[in-house]
Amino acid sequence: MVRPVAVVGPTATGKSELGVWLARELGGEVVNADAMQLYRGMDVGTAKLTVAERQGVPHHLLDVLDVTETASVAAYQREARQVVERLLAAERVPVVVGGSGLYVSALLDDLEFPGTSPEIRARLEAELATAGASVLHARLAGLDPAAAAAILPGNGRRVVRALEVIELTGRPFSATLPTPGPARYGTVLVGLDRAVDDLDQRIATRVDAMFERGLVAEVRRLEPLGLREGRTASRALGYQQVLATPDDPDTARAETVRATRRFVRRQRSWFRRDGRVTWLDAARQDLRAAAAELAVS
RNA sequence: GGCCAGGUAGCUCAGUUGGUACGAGCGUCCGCCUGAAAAGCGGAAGGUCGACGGUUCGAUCCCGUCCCUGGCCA
Repeated sequence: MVRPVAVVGPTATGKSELGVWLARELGGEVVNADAMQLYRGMDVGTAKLTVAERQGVPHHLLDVLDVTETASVAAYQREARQVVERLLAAERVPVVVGGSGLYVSALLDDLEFPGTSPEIRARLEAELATAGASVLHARLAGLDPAAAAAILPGNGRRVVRALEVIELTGRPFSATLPTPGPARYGTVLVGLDRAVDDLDQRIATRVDAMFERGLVAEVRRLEPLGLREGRTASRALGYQQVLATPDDPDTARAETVRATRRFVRRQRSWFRRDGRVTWLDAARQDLRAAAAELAVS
């Protein structure tokens, strides 16, 4: 009986490398759960493993979007579940690797995304731009008090989405995440983390390396393909900063380090509350063995 | 050595014409998160206002001395 293992946790802890090792060890394949590694051509800045580093292990849901396409959790959920189910049917261990908490949750929890409508969305977003978030929030309070109570008035993005769902489905918007039950497919969740100073150091080193390996050139290559206009791709750490100050790599690099640390904090607070995760210090010597043991336990 | 500018939150800096520092941005810590999630949103902590002395009912703000930093001159 094969079951998946998910390697989660903050960025720059070493999830990808561990994922490859686990896949080889367990006879599995990697399923990406990282929103930005979905993009074709975004390699250096997303710290995507090179083909050589993948050591022959098949990686799924990597390089599946153009930078102009908007990433979507719902689409990810459909595709990732398909991949996982196909692997399970073939008795291959799905090794889910990634730091996008909502994506992992969409794959492993019972989240249902109620659809979307570009027209409604566009209209609400236009309204958000002119009227402001609090006006929309007030309307939400009338239509769906529970959602309004859960969504802070300043959070225009979520208010818009809530109103979109209500208009589209005629039903209230679930504004709170379900408390995680047993993970789908019996997935084992392994969390990787490191001491704050250690991780800060790794982030600084890694960002430096990205710039040395040509992150700026990568952005220049992607720009004519529409990176700047890409709704999600243009926001990726590193890319966002280079786009902001194309002629000032030093500033872009410093900003990227800063933003990455902020991101790590959000990732920690996301995964921290998931009681299913067994945490491992990525710096421990027997990390691989410990992870493998969890995976087969 | 002389002249000038400056020493206020961890950092960069506002500000107070003498009466409990409205401080801001960044950083730090904490929380939220259902079709943009490497996104989006919220909360908290943190200052003997360079040191000492003087004037004053009262000084971060006035006066003096000293220390430190930067610049200019010698």
